Amino acid sequence: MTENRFNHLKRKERDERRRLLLESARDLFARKDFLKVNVREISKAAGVSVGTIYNYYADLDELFLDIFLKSAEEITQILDHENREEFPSFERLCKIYISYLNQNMTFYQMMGHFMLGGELSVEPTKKLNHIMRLLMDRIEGCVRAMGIQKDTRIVSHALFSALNGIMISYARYPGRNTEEIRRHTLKLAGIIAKVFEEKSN
Amino acid sequence: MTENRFNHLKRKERDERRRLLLESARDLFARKDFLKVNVREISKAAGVSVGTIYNYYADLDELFLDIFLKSAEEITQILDHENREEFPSFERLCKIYISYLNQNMTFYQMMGHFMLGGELSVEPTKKLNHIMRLLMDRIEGCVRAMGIQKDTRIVSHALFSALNGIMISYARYPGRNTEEIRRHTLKLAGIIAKVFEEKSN
Amino acid sequence: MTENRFNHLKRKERDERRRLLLESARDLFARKDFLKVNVREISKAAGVSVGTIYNYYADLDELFLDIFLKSAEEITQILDHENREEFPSFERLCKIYISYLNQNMTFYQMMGHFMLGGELSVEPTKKLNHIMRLLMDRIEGCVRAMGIQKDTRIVSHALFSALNGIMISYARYPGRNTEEIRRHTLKLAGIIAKVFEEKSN
Amino acid sequence: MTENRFNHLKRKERDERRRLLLESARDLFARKDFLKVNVREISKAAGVSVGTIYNYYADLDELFLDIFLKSAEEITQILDHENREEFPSFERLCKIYISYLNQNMTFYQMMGHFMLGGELSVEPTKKLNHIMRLLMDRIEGCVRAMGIQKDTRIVSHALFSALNGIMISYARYPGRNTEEIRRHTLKLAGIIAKVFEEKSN
DNA sequence: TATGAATGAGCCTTCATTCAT
DNA sequence: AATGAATGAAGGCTCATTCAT
Repeated sequence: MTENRFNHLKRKERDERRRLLLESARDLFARKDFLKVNVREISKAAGVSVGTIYNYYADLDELFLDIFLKSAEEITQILDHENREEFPSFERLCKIYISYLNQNMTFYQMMGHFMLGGELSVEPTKKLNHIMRLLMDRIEGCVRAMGIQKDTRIVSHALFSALNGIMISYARYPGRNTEEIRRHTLKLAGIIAKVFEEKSN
Repeated sequence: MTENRFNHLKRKERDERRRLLLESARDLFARKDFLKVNVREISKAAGVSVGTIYNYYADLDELFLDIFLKSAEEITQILDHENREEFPSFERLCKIYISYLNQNMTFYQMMGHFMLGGELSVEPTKKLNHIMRLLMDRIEGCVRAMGIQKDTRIVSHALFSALNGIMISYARYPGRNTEEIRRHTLKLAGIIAKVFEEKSN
Repeated sequence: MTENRFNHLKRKERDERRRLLLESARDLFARKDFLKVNVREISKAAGVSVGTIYNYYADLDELFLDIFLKSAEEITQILDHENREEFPSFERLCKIYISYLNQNMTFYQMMGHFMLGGELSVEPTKKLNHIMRLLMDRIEGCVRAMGIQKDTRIVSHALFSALNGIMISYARYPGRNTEEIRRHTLKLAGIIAKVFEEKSN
Repeated sequence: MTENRFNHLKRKERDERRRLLLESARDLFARKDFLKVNVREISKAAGVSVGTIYNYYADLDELFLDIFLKSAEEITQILDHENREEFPSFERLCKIYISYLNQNMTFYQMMGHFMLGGELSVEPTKKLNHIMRLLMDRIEGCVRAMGIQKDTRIVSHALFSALNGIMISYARYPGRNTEEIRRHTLKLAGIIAKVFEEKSN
């Protein structure tokens, strides 16, 4: 019993330290392309030693995944907040999502990393699937709220895909600055929203 | 005159050798994630020495870009062939594109590489923009043929984005095999096609 | 306070390890032309891994420079020791310097490396200038002690140059063995000493 | 007989082509540090193919040596020209030599290359020794003309060494520009001249 | 003789991960 | 649990030299 409590406390502490680590890394990645960052920089940003990172994460990919999951969770929460009274329109949903992505390069960069090259093992895959399902639930909520009744899950996938595609296709369009990219991607988000809306009528 | 012809021949030979190199690399990348391949493997696959690679490409990124451009060109040609008599429907366009991507992971992997992390210099950027414009022209052709009259260019961007997004979001969905992925991505392509079609009515 | 002391200790340890690395490299260079040695050999000679070298030096040139500086310092100390009671005669100064150079090929080899081809950045250049000034101070001391009163600094430069020139001109005279070279260079040192002495009268 | 003449002609032609090669390389090295130049650049500068270089020189070091010898010969000729009526003073000799070196970095750079690291084989060594002896003869001429009667050969060596040393010690003094270096090295040359002159009185 | 594409050993450097303290 | 020095495989790239044409 005592030991359980003790363990419980220890786990809480551990989770808290892990969270701190995660947040420092996120801050760092907001300033610097995560693929060009190395462990030493991460540890320095977190104010801990390199070894400590490995006390909390088996390897860097696990940390990356955690950051990705954190972002997915964050978006989910943002959508939940929007949903409080009624589901947002596609227009609003798309703009919220694309705005978030414009401010969090890391999210779609990591999506790229895991989807295009990463090889997750079983446990991480489960976590990933779980969180993605939660996010998809919110999107599906909107889809339903928009009056679509058939194939709502797969339509949600399509909508989600389309939005991600905007970023991968135009987030770094050579020759455009951050503001121009924001505007262009939001415009595209608007179009995606509109075509999905028209379907629902 | 003579010299011109001679140079012309030499350049043709060189282009031909470059093409052979390119094709070997493409074949290799069809079997193995291009980010996990190193120069030595590429040279072995091409049956040349490491140094030879650098006789044709300044660095690996230049080779990668060339492969990407080649694929973009190939898709453009496929669409041109389709267009011969009349422009394909969205349905057909989307399925052709997604089918191609399913058979050429490298294309969207490299799109990810260049869009999410790459830093192209001026000349490569120009080549990239040029070829993408050609591809976009074909898509815009379909968009117009479908009866959309306003904002055809940006709608084309949106359609293109949406399709790319399908791959980045689901091409490696953990736990699914190649065939399942093909089916799922084609399904999503179908939905994208439909929502864009409905817009055009 | 505690942390200061701790840091102090750690820095001392680090300095000590750096010194060990330096000494192994010097030993190696005594046996083998430093330009024909590669990192792996250096690391092997030091009994550490390649990576460790880069924990202490940003690149090989930094290590080379450190070795050069170390030698300059050593000569300075030898001269200081000589100066204890009175400044050595030119004869003695020249012979000491040339003897040292005969036993430390690396010193003038590196002088050649940095002076004829190297491109030092700001910080290294400062360190180099500082140590050379210290060495020159000793030479100038002798120059003054020999009764020369005017232009002592530039005369010191001339003397220093002349001695270095002996080595670059005859240290590897083809067809002569180590002993013959030692004797010849010392003889030349004697002449340089004599002509500078005569000036001082 | 005929063949002899033919061979003779061919040899002359060959020598002429070799000379052309040599001159292009010298021009190139006047603009760019010879240690940072590669064969391709040399061949391009000469307007021939890489392979052609190897038709005239067994390896690059042979070419380098030839350039060095050429410079030594040139200096010898300059001194001969000066000597036409009477031997130049030390002052003049030293300034001529240092001026030449200031305008021909390559000469002392290559001296450094061969003396500090190079490993010449027998034949090249002979050529090197021969040309250096010719140069030394001129210097010795001056030494004698200045009234020195004993040890004239070794005094010449010492003088020669001292001058070379000026360049290796100060030719690239960090933070000084070309003109400052020219002035400083000439000043040092003046001092060397003076101390040797005083000896001769 | 001239060519220049091909060669491939060899180089320096990086960096995720480990492990003794 | 925290540390951070040590590790060493791995990687991209260079370039003098060769040799088939």
